[in-house]
Amino acid sequence: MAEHRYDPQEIEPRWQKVWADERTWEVANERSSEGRGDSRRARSEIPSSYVLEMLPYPSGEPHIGHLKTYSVGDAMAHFRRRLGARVLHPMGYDAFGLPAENQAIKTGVHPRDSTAASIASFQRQFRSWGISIDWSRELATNEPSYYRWTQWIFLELYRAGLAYRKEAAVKWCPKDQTVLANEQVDAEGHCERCGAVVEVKQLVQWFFRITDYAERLLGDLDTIEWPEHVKTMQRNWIGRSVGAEVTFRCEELGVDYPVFTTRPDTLFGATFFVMAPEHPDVMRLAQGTSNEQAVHDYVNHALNETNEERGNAEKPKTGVPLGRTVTNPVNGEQIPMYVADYVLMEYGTGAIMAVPAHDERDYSFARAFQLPIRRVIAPADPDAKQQPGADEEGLPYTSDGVIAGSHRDFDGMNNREALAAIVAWLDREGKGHASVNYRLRDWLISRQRYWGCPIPIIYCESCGMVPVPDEQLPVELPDIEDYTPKGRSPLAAAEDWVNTTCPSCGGKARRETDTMDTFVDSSWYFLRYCDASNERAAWDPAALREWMPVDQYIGGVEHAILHLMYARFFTKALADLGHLDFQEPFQALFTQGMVTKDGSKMSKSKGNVVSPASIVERVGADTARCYILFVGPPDQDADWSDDGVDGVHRFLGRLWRLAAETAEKTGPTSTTTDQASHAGAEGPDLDLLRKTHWAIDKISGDLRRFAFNTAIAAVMELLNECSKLRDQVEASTLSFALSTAASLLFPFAPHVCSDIYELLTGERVWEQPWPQADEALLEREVYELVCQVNGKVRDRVQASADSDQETLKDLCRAAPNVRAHMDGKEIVKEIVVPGKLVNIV
RNA sequence: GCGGCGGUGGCGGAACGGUAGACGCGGGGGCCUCAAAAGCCCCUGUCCGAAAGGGCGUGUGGGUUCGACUCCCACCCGCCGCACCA
Repeated sequence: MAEHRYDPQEIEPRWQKVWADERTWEVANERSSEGRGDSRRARSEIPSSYVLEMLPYPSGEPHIGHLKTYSVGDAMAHFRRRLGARVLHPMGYDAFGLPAENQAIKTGVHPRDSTAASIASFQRQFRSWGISIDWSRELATNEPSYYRWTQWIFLELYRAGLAYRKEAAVKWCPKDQTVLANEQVDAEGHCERCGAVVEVKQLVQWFFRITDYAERLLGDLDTIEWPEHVKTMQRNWIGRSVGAEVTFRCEELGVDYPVFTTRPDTLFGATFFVMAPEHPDVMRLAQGTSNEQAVHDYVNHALNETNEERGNAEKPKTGVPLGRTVTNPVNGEQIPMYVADYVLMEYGTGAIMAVPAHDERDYSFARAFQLPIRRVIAPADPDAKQQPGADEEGLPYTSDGVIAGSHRDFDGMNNREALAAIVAWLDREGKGHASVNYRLRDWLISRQRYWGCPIPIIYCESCGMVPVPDEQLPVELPDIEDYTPKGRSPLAAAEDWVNTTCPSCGGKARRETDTMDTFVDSSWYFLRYCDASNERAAWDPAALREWMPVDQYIGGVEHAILHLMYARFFTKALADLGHLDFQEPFQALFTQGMVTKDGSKMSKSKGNVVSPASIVERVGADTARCYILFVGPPDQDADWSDDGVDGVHRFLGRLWRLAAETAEKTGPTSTTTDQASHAGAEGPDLDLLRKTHWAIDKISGDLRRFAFNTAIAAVMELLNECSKLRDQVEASTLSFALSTAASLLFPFAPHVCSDIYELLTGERVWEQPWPQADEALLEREVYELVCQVNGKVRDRVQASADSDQETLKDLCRAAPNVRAHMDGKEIVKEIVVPGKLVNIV
């Protein structure tokens, strides 16, 4: 017998060439066009399916996390194809962004060139991994043919009032010299990209009005199949609070100050009023009072604090009286006004009513400043145990209870009922109304950087702000020499580019020099894939109808808030503008876990980086892909182990060798004849057939629930059975079992499985429908009956599948070890689970 | 503090309320070989026992059930998100 050696270095490029030459994974948009597969079925009857992994950010070489994402996505894409769907599975690059630009500043290589080099590396590796990509739809967000439409979308939002410019206190990274979105600043006030401490600056910036969509972004989470923890993160981020807006009037200045509160039921307990240091009226209020200087100093101090210092809830409360009072609308009381940094300008109205008896923060402020504390809610159960941290009077008391000492209309009511009654009263009196508040802020998209999509706006001396007309798009990014940030966009130095004429009056004008946040680019790329080469429009609505929404989206949890929220916002906004007819971009989401090494994140500084290229070179892409899916559930973190990789490599080698040896005996045997030829099988042949159909059934179910690890384990079991019975079964039975194993493993190890399938059957596995389990072979006529006494397994006996319950009971009672444990005791009850067990009590 | 997820052998991990530990790694033993590599075969939760067999075992404590890793209640620990959000 010839020597058979599994050689992925020979097998993998050979099949990659077939797929590239034949453009196997391309799908046309027109359903009527000719294609592969079952020609007897009309194209229009074939369901379409859109499987998409988050597009990579091309920086350097792909890392192991990319290998995992695309291994997961490719398995899903292949499985859906084999189930008969036309699958759209495209690829692109999120090619604008800070890292390429920072690299350029360091090395002098133009971001365009370093990005292109990285893209080439990604392309090479994706091919070497054998990922089934429709390359005809490839895109990169830095190409003018793409960002022309990013600019068009910006202008659509602008025209709809969803993109606007305003001066704002913004987060500024002094190192990257750019403004950041709230989402790009971590809890301690560090820049997400470079770690520098972020500063606050007043600048005129572009925003997208995502807050208009807060309610829908929240509500529509119920319509999509996403992991619960991702939905939770989005809910937290949107941060919806229900309450009321109540107006407090400062009589001395004649100004109304609305506040947002979730506890209007405690209004009668308000004993003072606090404004955020950033509140625009703070200085005006203090003006002319004896506190003017103190307020001025305090505000300056507060504004210079870092978020870290200011955000610390443990810190003692500080503040300064404003020397003014406001009127509590429910009882006409004059209460003193303060400025204090525990009140945030970004949330609510930047001012609060303080109810120290029923709010922990107000309580500690009142204690520090000797302010009155007035209880207005009594515990419903006076014996209830006190809240931790409460004083001898049980304050602050933040739970529910009974209204007391408020007003005769409300006293004695449950506070939740009183809440509604008080809001209704405020509304009637014109002093307030029910209100909902969100934590979500508008999306700041301006970046004072070079390597991004230019904002298509022109500032004219006489016409003001003028959008660039659609026919002049794209506003191309000019070539510049120096991209070093200097506090303004590097584009501002490109005088020829900046100076232009007004599209409206033809007069002198200047271009907007900020670029857009890269998250804008990636908020609509999934739409562009549907019609990637359309030069006349961002997409043809018919193309979107065919594919959108994405049926299965795959990516890391790190994008749970930013990218996924922005893409949802774009989809809703574009739908409102009549460009889309669906509300959610990603019907189902799968978030894959991280790949770690020795339990910690891979990083260059730790020197524990496993490069996909070196693994592929050593053991082949099939092994690498199978291992990464076999090591554990793909939605969980997985630790990389070279020993584990070798184990999977041995498995693929055994599978391939046994197949090659078997093919030598049988020659290629078409699968279509198999079912019939195995009809009368018995003995070991029947056992192997049964195991094969068990594997089909098991793996089909596993793939539906993304349990790739157990699916691969089942193929291993099938191979073990093949090895065990290889000399006892007909060669044709073995051939059938092995070709089925290859067919089932194909979504994970496409090259070696194509090879095996061809050796054994002469056919192409990806053109075959997914195998169907034969129900008759899943049932055994004889099985091992588990015999329990008092719920403990005591014996096992052979039972036939058609035995009735009485027979099974008799069998169990007769089992030797059961008799030993019965020991003449009385039988109280017997439970029979046919096909499984008998339990004697 | 609020919310989400998780806790099973030496390790990664399997288990529609029905044989806990599939599959793989690691470990032990054997075959093949002059030897090695590769490959193949057997054993491998733990304790008692020569064996048959038995005791104990899924973070802790209760509960439901003939039967609980699985369901319910209370708690402990770990990871993730949010958090002076009024």
